[in-house]
Amino acid sequence: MAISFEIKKKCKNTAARTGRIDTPHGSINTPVYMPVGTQATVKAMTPRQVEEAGAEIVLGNTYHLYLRPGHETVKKAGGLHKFMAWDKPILTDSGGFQVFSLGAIRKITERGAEFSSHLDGSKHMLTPEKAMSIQEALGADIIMAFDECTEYPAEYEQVLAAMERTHRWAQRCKDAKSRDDQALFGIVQGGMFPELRKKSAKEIADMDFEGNAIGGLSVGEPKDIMNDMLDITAPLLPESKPRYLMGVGSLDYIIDAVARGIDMFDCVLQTRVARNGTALTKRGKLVIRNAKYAEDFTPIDDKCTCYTCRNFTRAYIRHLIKANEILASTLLSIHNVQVTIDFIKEIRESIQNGDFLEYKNEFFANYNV
RNA sequence: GGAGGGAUUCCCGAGUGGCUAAAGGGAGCAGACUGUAAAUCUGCCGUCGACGACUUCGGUGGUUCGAAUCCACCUCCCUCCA
Repeated sequence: MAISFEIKKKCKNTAARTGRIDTPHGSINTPVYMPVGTQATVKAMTPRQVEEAGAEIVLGNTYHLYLRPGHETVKKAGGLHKFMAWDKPILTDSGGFQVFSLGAIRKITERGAEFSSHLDGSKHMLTPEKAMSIQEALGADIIMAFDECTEYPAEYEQVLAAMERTHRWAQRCKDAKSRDDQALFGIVQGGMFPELRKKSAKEIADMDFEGNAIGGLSVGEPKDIMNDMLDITAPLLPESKPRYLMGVGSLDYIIDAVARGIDMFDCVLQTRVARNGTALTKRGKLVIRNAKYAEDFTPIDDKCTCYTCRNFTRAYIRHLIKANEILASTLLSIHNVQVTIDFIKEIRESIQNGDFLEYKNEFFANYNV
C-alpha cells in the first residue's frame, strides 16, 4: 500500500470524521482542502506561499501536464515534486474532468477520449492506460482513475452509459497501474440519479481502490441535489478509506460534505475568484473589486492570520485589482487558500472536541451565500 | 497678415442628410466563477415617474418634412507660409 489512512475521531451526530493519511511525501490531516495547481503551479502563488497558507497537499493535472511541458519532461526533471519544488504530497487528476470541461473538442469511445488540444488543435488520445502511464511519469502520491464526468442536466441513458464506461475504465486503470508507491483512487459517477449513484458507489467500492472519490458533482446542480447524492453515495464507500469529493468547494459546500463523511476536497474556486477580485471569508464572499472598499482601510478579515490580512487593507488590494497589478491575484489567492484551510482546520478541531454540529450550525448562522 | 485642418456623449475615437442616444476601445459600475481552455466571461454605461418620453455632437442663426452630418457668422485649437 502506498498510503495508509487512520481515522482519529468520529462525530457522534453526523458522519464527519478526522483522520490522517500517510503518503511517501508526508502526512495529511483530514478533512483536507487541496489547492489546485493544474499546470504544476497553484496560480499566482509560490510553493512557499502555498505552504505558509497551510496547504498539506496540492493537485496537478494529467491532461495539462501531458500537453505541456510533457510528462516525459517532468519525469526527466525528477518528477513533479522536484519539478515544481513542492516536496509535500501531490495528487494528480486523471484528465477525466477535461472530458467534461472540454466537451466540445473531444470525442469519447470505449477505448478512451480523443481530445483536440486546446493549445494547438492537435489530436491526442487519452485512455485509462495512458492516464496511468502519464500519472506514473509525473509521480504524484495519489493518482486518479480516468473517468467520464457527465454534465448536468443529462439524460438517464447517457449517464448510465458514462457510468458503466467509467467502471470499465476504472478496472483498466487498476490493471495498468505498475508503480506501488502511488495510491490509486477510483471515482464514483452516476449523475443525479440515486439508483446510478448507489450502483456506482458499490461497484467502485468493490474494486478495492486505496481511496474513493465522488465525481460528477458540483457541475451546476442545486446544492440540495448534491447533498442528496452525497447522502446516498458516501455511506456505501468503505469507512476505512479516504473519501474524496472532487471539485468542491466553497466553505458552505465543504462543511455540508464533511458532515456526510467526506475527507478530501479540491477546488479552483479559491484561486480563480481571487484572480477575479473576490475574497472568501467565513461570513461569505467579499468582492474587494467593488467601489465600496475604495477607502476601507481594514484587512479583508481582521481575525484572519494570513500574510495578506496581517499586512494589507481592502483599499490597497482593491487598488491593485483596479490597477491590474499581479500582486492582487497573489494576495487574494494567499488569503482564499488560507481561509479555506483554516476553516477546515477548525472543522477538524470541532470534530475532535465533539462539537462539530454546534460549529456547523454557528457557521451557517453567520454565513451569507 | 495669408492658406489649410479641426472641435462628437468621462477619455480616445468612428460617423458627412433619415436605419444615430450616436460604431469601437478605454475608464467606471455591477454580476458570474466550485476535479482551471479563466489575471476570464457577462451585463450596464445621456436624463427621466424609463417596453415610453425628453435633451445631446464648440456657440448662434439658417436651409430642409428631417441635421452631429449642408450654409453663414462667431469662439477656441493645430499645421504651413509671411
